[in-house]
Amino acid sequence: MMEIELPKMNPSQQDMDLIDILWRQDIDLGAGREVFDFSYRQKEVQLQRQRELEEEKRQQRVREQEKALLAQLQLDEETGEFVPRPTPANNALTHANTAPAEITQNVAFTEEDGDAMSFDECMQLLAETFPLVESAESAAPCLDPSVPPSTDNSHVMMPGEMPMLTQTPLMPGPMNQTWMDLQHCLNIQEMLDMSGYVNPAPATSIQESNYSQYLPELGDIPTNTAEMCPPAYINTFEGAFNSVVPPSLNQISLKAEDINEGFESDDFSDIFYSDMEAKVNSATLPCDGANTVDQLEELSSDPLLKPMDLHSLSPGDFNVGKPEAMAEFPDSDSGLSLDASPKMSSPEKSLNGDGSFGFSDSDMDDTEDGPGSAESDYAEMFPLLFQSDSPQQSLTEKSPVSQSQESAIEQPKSEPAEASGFSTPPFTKDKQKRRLEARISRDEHRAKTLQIPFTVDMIINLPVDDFNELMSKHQLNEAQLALVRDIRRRGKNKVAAQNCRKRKMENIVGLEYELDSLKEEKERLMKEKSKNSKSLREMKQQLNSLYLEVFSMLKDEQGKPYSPNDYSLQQTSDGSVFLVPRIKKTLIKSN
DNA sequence: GCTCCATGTCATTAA
DNA sequence: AGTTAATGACATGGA
Repeated sequence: MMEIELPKMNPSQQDMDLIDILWRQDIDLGAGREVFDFSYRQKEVQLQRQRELEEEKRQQRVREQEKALLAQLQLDEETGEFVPRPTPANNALTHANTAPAEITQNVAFTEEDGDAMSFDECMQLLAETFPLVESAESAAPCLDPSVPPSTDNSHVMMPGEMPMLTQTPLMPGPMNQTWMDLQHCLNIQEMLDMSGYVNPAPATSIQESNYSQYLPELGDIPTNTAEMCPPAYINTFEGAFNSVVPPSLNQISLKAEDINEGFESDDFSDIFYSDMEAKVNSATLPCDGANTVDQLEELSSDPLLKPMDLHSLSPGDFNVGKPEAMAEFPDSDSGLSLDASPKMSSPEKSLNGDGSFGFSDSDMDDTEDGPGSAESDYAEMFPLLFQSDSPQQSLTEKSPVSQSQESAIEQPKSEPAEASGFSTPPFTKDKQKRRLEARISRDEHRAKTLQIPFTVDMIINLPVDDFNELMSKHQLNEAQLALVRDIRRRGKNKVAAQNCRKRKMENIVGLEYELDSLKEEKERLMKEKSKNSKSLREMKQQLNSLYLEVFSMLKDEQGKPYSPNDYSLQQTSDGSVFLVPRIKKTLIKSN
C-alpha cells in the first residue's frame, strides 16, 4: 500500500548510527563507546556533516508536509477549525468499539505516504540530536495525528503516547520550537519508560477521551503534527516489532502490525535501530483494513488465545453462549439465601459441588491454578511487563473486544517466553484475569457474568424505592433477580458487619478507656481516703490536746484543777459548755 | 501444620 | 410483610 524509502545514508552510516544508539543505551552501564564503535571519530565528523544536510532537507520537507496536511484537512464550519477530511479512519472514530483499528491505522499510513521519506531522515537526526531519549523515540512521537484513536489497537499501540501528545504544546512555530516540543514529548515518554511498563489501559481512556479534542487542533498546527508524527514512525514500530517476533511468528506479527505496535518502546527500541531492514519489509506489507481485520481474527483464533478466557471476560459473548445455563444455575450464595441447602453456604464448596457455573469463584480459581505458577515465573522473567497493576483495573469496564484485543496485543510482549517454548498468551491473560479478580469482588464478577445491567454499587447502595424502581425497569430473569437480591443483601450485610466490628472495636476501646479511667479514679479516691484519714487523726489529736488544755485551765473553789478522770467537758447544741462530773455518770451507770 | 487475625457470609432477631 | 441494621457464629485466606 505504501512504500517506505530507506534512509538516505549508506550502510556504513547506518551501522555507525546503530552502534551509536547501542552505546547510548548502554552508557549508563558504564560501557565505553569504543566497545561498540571502533571508528567513532570518523563517525562524528560524518554525523555532523549529515546533520547539517538533514536539517536543510527537513525544513524543506516540513513545508511540504504542511501543504500536504492542509490539503488533507477541511474547514469545520462549526468550529472554524481544520479537521481531517472524512475518511474511513474518521468513520472509525465514531465507532470506536466496533471499527477495527487497523483501518484507521492504515489510512494514516496512506495519508502520510509522502512524508515517509523525510521521516527517516528525521529519525536519524533525532537520534543524533537527542541521544539519551532514543529508546523513547521509537515510541513517543509515533502517533500520526490523523489516526483516529478509536480502536483498542491504536491505543495499545501507543500506551503512553497519546496523553503525552495531548500534553505537548502543539503550537505552530519555527522548527526549533517544533523540535523542542518533540523533545519535550520524548522526555515525557522517557519518564514513562523509566517508570516501568506503561500500561495500555490508562492510555486508552485518555486517548479516547482526548482525541476528539486533539483532532481540531490539527488545523492550527499542521506543520507540527506532521513533523511530530509522521507515518514513518508508525512504520518504524512495525519494523521494531517484527524484529522482536521470532521467525516462526513473524508472519502473523507482520499481519497484525497494528496490534503489535502496542509494544512499549522500551522493549525493543534497541532492536528498532538494529533492524532497519525488517522495518522496511514490514512497511511494505499490505495493511488495508480488511486485511488487518483478518489478522485480528487470526490472532483471536489462536488456540492459545481463544478459549474460555475471552469468553469469561466478555459478558456479551457469554450471554450468547449459555444464557440458559446461567439462568438455571444461579449463584450458590443466592441459592443459600433462597432456601437452598445449607451445605451451599460456602460459595466455593457449592461451586465445587456442581462446578458448572462460569461465574463461580471456584471456577475462576480453577482456571487460574494451572498456568498460575508458570505465570508468576513469567512475571519474574519480565517484571516490567507486570509493573502496572492499577491501570489494568480499568479493564474491568472495557468492552470484551478491547479486552480480547489487549490480550492479543500482549502476546508479542511475551515473545521471549515463546522463544523459550512457552505459549505466553494464556499466561498474560490469566495474569490479567487474576489481577482483575483480585480487585473485583465476587459479586461484581457474578453480576458481570450474569450481565446484570447495573453496577454492584447501585445494587447495594440505592434506596429501596429506587432499587425497586430500577428492578422494575429491567426485565431480569430469576437468576439475575436472585443474584441482585443476594448482592444487595451481602453488600449491605458486609457493610453492616464492618460497622458492627468497628462499633465493637470502638466499644472495646471505650470500655478499656473507661476501665482505665475507673482505675485512676479508684486510685485517686484511695489516696483521698488515706489523706482524709490522716487528717482526721490529726484533728482528733488536736482536739484532744485542746480539750486537755481547756480542762487544765478549769479550777474549783479551792483553786485546785479538775481531774479529767472525774470530770468531762460536754457541749450542748446551743454551744454552751458544761463540766460534767464523771463520777456521777458512773454512779448513774452503776445504778 | 498450627495459630492468629481480618474479612466475608449466613442466620437470626429486633426495629 | 418487607426491609434494614445489628450481631453471633462460621468459613476462609493470609501472615
